[in-house]
Amino acid sequence: MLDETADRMRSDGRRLGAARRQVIEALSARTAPVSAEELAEELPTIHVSSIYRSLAVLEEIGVVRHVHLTHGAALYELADETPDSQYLVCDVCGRDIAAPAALFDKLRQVIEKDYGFVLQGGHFALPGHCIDCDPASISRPHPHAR
Amino acid sequence: MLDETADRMRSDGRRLGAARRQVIEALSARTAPVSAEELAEELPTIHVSSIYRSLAVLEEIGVVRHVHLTHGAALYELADETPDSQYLVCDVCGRDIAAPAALFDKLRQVIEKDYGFVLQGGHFALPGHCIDCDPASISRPHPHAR
DNA sequence: CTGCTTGCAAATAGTTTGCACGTTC
DNA sequence: GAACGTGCAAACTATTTGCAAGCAG
Repeated sequence: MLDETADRMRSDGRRLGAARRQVIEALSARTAPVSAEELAEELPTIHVSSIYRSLAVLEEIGVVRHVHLTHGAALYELADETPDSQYLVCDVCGRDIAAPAALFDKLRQVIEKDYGFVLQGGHFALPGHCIDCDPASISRPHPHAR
Repeated sequence: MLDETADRMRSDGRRLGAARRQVIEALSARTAPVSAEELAEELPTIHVSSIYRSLAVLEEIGVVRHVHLTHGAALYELADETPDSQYLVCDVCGRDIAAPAALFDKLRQVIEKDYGFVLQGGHFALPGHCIDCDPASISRPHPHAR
């Protein structure tokens, strides 16, 4: 993973410095997406701006992708993790579910046919609530409403 | 519209100051959602922080809602406008389409049945691209990818 | 040893908050 | 006139950028 990526980058005129290497390693160890801030805490010798820059190039070459689960920070993960998933996030309890993108295939076809628009799902979580969570119990405007 | 809202607020222990009134009027005159910043430019005597505060209370009482079309500023509209629409935004040309939420009814049923999750669509635009727009032509990481 | 990478500080965008003053009811 | 609303300045969160020094190839 690290090695292939390293080669990819070199043949692209790029180098593999400490920040990029450690970011890849940290992401490899994760099962759930992480924010840049969390990565920075986990990698105290790497400056957060370098984390952002590393994530940016890794995303550019397709090794990393990011998703937005809430209004807060973007969350990053290796692109090969949870391939083609669409997150659902509960406004009430905050739980997130990674649903297979295939669920949306029919909808995509309809939208493509009726609107001439090709959905590119997965990037933003879809808000909603668990059946057992009472949406009326949202005290302050819930995170997704901000 | 203004009057009913005013009554709603008074019976709620709230008052109708200049900011709230002008924000409602400005939104009434719009057909498309606006950012707080744009409202502030349109209402030079109202401070942008008051615009945010006004929008917040109006949203709390259900008069206003906001959507996220891009990674940038949130956009606000009267809650009764474009009822139950789901925006689609093209990553390439930026065009947005307001699709009827009913399009998603089937998907909602499936997700509710299979995942015990009730979709609450419409709040975030769905990214994708127009059939005629070439997604490969996105030079920099497109706005929705940030 | 060339120039891509990184650290640091500062800038940015969008939004929120504390406080004192103004206005509504 | 008491309490809520508003203006202003400052804080804040998430992220980006300029610059000089560091390190990879």
